[in-house]
Amino acid sequence: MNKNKKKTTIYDIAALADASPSAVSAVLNGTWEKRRLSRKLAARVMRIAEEQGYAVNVQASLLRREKSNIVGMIVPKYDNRYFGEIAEQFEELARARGMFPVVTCTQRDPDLEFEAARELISYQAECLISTGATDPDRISDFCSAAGVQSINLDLPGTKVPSVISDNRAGAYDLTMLILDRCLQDLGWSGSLRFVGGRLADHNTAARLEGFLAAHRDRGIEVPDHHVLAAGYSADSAARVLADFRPDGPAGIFVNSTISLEGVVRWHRTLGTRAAQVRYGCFDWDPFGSFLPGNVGMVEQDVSGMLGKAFSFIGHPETPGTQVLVPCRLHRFD
Amino acid sequence: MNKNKKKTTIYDIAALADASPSAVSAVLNGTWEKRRLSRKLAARVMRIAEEQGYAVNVQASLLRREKSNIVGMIVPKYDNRYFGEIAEQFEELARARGMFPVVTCTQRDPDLEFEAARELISYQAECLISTGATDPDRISDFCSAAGVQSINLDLPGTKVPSVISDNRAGAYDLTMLILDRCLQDLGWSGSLRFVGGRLADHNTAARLEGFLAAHRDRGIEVPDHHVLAAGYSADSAARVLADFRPDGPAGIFVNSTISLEGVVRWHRTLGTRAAQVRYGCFDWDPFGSFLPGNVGMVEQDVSGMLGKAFSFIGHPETPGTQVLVPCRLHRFD
DNA sequence: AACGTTTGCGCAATCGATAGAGCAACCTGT
DNA sequence: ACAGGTTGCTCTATCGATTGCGCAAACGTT
Repeated sequence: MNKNKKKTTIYDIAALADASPSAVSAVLNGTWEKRRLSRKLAARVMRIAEEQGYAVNVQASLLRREKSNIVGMIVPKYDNRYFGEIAEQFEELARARGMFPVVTCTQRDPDLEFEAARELISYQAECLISTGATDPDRISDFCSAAGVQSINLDLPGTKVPSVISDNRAGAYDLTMLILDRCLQDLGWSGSLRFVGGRLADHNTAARLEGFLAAHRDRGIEVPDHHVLAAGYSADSAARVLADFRPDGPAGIFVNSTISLEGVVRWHRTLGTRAAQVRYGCFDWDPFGSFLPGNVGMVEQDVSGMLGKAFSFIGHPETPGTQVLVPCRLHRFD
Repeated sequence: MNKNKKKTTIYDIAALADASPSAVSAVLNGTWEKRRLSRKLAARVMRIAEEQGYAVNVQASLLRREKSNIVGMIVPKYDNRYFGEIAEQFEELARARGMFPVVTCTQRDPDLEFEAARELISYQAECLISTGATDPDRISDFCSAAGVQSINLDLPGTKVPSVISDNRAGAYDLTMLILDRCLQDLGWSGSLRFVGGRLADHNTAARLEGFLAAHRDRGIEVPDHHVLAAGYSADSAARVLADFRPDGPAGIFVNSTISLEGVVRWHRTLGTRAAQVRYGCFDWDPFGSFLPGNVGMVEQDVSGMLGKAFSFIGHPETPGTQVLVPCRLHRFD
């Protein structure tokens, strides 16, 4: 209770319990029955450990052991529901499997991503899940050099298994929904605008594919200037729309909740013209359904993706495997 | 590059570099100049380490060292901006100070909180920041028994320093804003309703105090049935409002963004009567400003709080210290 | 040439927990 | 009473990195 400087070790407890350190170790890690220690000794040791506020030194324990049970995850940001949910569920799933989850946030900075991966490996993580990494292959290379399994989530790599949303299908469905609602609510049919993201990103590219395919299937041509993927930030979304003042019906496909902020900001500046605009967003936020003009959002299946990812742990798959997890479309109004 | 099973250790590198393990260790942890190793040896070792994809074994390193530089944090959830920002900034600040941040999410479960604290201590965390812990004192007790510093964030405890928002002042200001807007927009003055949270919680209690004080200063009496703190969830907020169908002006103080969801849901069911309702929310969300009827939100000063918390690290303060950090009021429209 | 100093590096103990191997004491059956 | 088995525990090497100490070679000085 009253140790002030050093922490209690099994040696301290051994002295107090009049037993050997190895006995204490066996009691405290639960192998004492296997090692045929008496229930009496075990009880005594456990009582003393409790009294002394003992906590095992994982450093020492892991050094000796073979398995660490640590699973690492890197996420870019905690600033939206999607990554927040990923982190939270990751921890839950890991614990449920008796593993120790360590999540670290890398601010979308490629170097920080790499450093974080190295740190997690230094901590003997047995598996590393890279979420939304800007350069997943660099991380997988390092992991495989260190003999650590790695898995990509949300963004695909080429070297290790990747679990990602079916962005194309989700975008296709969302585009169809917006087109439908434009027709239904506004009696109008025409090419939507695609706002937000970067075309170089895999996810944006896949979503644009779905967007274009839906238009094609409806026999609508998409003019080049309707693809406005100049970045993810709210500001850049607001900027690309700034001089678009529709004098008739219009529809917008928004590529992320961050961009959605910018779109809604723009939308509010339209005054009465706003009623002639319909939009939908790829990504989900609980406040989305309250935004006027928003006809639907695509929610990525976080549990589904993580479940898949966890199923890979300990079962190395063929390098390039790509698992697509379907999204869920929320329709509003 | 091609180790398949075991990880490279300083012994492997020592063999390859024709040097001793201690030399390799010194080179790789940067103390080689202090130990007067030649630049040539250092370069050779570093090259080989690079080639082999070496990553230090933190377990072994920390076991031998005195300081771990690990700072732990427990947060209840990642499901809103507030905790997400806390986690993110915590990591940033820790890294900026050369520490290794480990954040873990405890689902508002008191037992999980305690287990997580024990785990972090097992990992030799030098300091533990408990955010929004349901039972902070239990954690501080365990930490002090283990000789680990602990600090409370967001919710105060009695045993260790606590850094919390000035909930009372923030709520006072927000209440004043809503009252003002009711008068200004609706020409109405009267008692607002307080929706969401639990009165037993410190934060809710402090906010209710501010809420009541503002009414008192305006000479408005608050009837008991206007305090509707039946929980944080969106559903419970919607439920307590379900049979409130205002036939005149009304104002609502919402106690969290989670409750806000319920309030907005209710608000939309009002149809044309909705125009007669004004509300404001303690807590911030970027979509808040787009919600019709929302006159303002209180943003807690995450950087300020974390800055304070970090300033305590390594400088044990008088046990009960409570630091109040002012909030920022966002006004909409 | 003899001696002190600097340079460059290795030896070996150590951190705390774990696990294989081993050793007394006790029990059981004959 | 003694072989063979069981019970209950301890001894000791080990995991990988760190660090105080020490030692030999090279260098400088007079």
